Amino acid sequence: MSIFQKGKVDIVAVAKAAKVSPSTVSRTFNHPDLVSPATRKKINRAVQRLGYIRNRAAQTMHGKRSGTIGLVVPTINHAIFAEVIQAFSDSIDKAGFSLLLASHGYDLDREYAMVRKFLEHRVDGVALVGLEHSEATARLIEQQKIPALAIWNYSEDSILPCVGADNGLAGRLATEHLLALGHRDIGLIFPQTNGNDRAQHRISAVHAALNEMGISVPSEHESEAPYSVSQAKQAALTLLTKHSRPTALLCGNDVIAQGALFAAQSLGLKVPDDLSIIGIGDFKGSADVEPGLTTIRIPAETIGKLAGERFTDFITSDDPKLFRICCEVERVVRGTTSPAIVS
Amino acid sequence: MSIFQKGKVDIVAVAKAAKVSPSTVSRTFNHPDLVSPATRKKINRAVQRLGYIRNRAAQTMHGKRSGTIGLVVPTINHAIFAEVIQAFSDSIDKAGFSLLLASHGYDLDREYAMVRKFLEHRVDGVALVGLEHSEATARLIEQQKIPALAIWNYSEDSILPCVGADNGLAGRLATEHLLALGHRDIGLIFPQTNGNDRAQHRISAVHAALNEMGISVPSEHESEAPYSVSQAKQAALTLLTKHSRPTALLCGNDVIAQGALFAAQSLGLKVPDDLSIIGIGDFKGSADVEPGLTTIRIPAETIGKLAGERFTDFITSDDPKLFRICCEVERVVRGTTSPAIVS
DNA sequence: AATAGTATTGCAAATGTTTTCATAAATTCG
DNA sequence: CGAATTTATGAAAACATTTGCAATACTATT
Repeated sequence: MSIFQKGKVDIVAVAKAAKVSPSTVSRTFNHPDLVSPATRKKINRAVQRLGYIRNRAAQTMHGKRSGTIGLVVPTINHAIFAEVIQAFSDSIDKAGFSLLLASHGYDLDREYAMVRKFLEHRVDGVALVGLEHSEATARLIEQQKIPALAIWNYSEDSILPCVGADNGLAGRLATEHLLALGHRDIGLIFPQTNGNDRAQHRISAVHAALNEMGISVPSEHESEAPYSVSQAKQAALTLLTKHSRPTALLCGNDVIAQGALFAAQSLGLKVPDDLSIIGIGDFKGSADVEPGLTTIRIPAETIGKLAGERFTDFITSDDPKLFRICCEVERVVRGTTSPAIVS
Repeated sequence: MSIFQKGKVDIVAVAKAAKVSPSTVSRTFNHPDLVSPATRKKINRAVQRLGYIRNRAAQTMHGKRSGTIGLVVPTINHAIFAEVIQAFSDSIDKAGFSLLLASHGYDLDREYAMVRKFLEHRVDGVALVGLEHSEATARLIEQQKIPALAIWNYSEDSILPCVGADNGLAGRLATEHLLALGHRDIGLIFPQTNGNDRAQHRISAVHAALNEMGISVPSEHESEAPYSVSQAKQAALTLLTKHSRPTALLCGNDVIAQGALFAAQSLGLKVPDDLSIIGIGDFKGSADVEPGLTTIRIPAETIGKLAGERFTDFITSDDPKLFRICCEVERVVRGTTSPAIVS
């Protein structure tokens, strides 16, 4: 009983209780095969009795891994990333790691600060979203030789290992789908590309694909909205009430597309008859709106899961090999797109 | 230069570079006022030059706080919790803490495992969702004397400090709203209440309120669906295609309500004319669907923010006082409810 | 039965900090 | 100007582990 009051249950308390040396207790945890079954049992009983919990801080000080991985995302509160975080978390948990999570709100200076903070905690690796980061962040990672991973984007020449999708391709596929349906007057709603290379890649690809067809988007049909249903709805509302209306809307992601869909509905427009809408992402819920959202699927869950698996492998390997994984994007045709009416 | 190769930049390397003792370096960080501006400058320059980053693992070993707080949620991938996580994360970040995050998928045994894992990392506190936890978890918290917090639920006699809302009240308000509109034939779609005391409180309150009016829900108008738009849509679809249809649907939360809304729309039912729908939660996006979802607002962001603030105060205080904070729920009337047609 | 080998355990050093105590230097005051 | 403070710094112990090395006990071999 008296042992409990102390609250100081450490490895030597366990050793004392089991009448062995601290070394042996430590070994029972780290190299069970080196200690005889009999003493192991004694020790486990003592551990049980005292409610001992291993101290990873002390372990970490010995150059052992801390067992944590830091993940820095632009924002948590978003279908987009929530799904990746969940999958990543589950995946690294399976490998025995814990997740340190932080968000930076699309501010790359804050991203730097978060990475630094994680470094103080001696994370075994940092995962970042996207391939665009501040000079300082890159230097920090380089200098500290901390395993780092880029999630969400794929690039064949990325410096960091990466697990993601080709956002440019996603943009192109979306465009081609609308073009194939005969749309020539296409409106665009995208977020700011500042500090968001995913959006950047998508929109450049869209413009490229459009250019190839000799189509350019009048500036009044191009609008900016953050990843927020309500704000996107607003943006769509103003875009759709201009004198000339596009026949289709290509949206930076599914959240924006949903906003656009609701805007159209509240204006009494029939989707897809009066207006086609396509998104990018295929978030949870995109299949369920009425009508179902046509979109380019980016497999968030797969990306998160794979990222977790490969990254923990990378970290625990004694000869880590840079890897780059490209997850396929895929066109998902549902109810929000239909052929353009020939005029 | 040669210093960099080593990779071992610790406090004594800094001390050497600045030609002072390690103690002084440590003091520059922890009690800057105790060291002369001149040496402070020298040390900071050395820190800069060597790229030194403090080692919290070593600090933690000294009984200093680890600077981490563990948050265990049922699931991350959910409007419901993503918002709380975001606010909580931002809030504790402001106080200098980092977030360790894990999810258990509504499995209280996994919750226990996660708390244990966090304890190994010597978190300064654990925050859990809800007030219902396994015996083992309660014992662990009690035994290890780790500051713990219950988020999302409020109860005036909770053992743990809590920051949340009165879920029972939310259920009652939703019910009363429908009753006031004249609805007597009310359908219910709720998630399993197993390991989910939020849902449990809500549905009992709903039944209580209904009973007071002498109304009971026929079992064919009561359905179970998880917090998933698509699965809720399915459930609503089958519920709404029975011979007799309720005039209103009361849903366990907004995700379910959205599913129900889409189900109604895909059946060609006019909401709210043919069917009223009310949710609970008021998640991001609930305002933006067409028509806007009537719901009982549970202020997730406020809860997360307040929880973070109060919990970090609690942890850093030298005389922590148990606290219980009840955040107001509020009826938000939008477009999915209207008076029942008098028959 | 002596030797060599193997399995099990303990000792002590090391890990990167913080902090108490002691010491030295600088400042104030009569 | 010397004593009394005050300020600035360093030495060393402490924190909770892990691990290389040494010691012991046991087993197998000849």
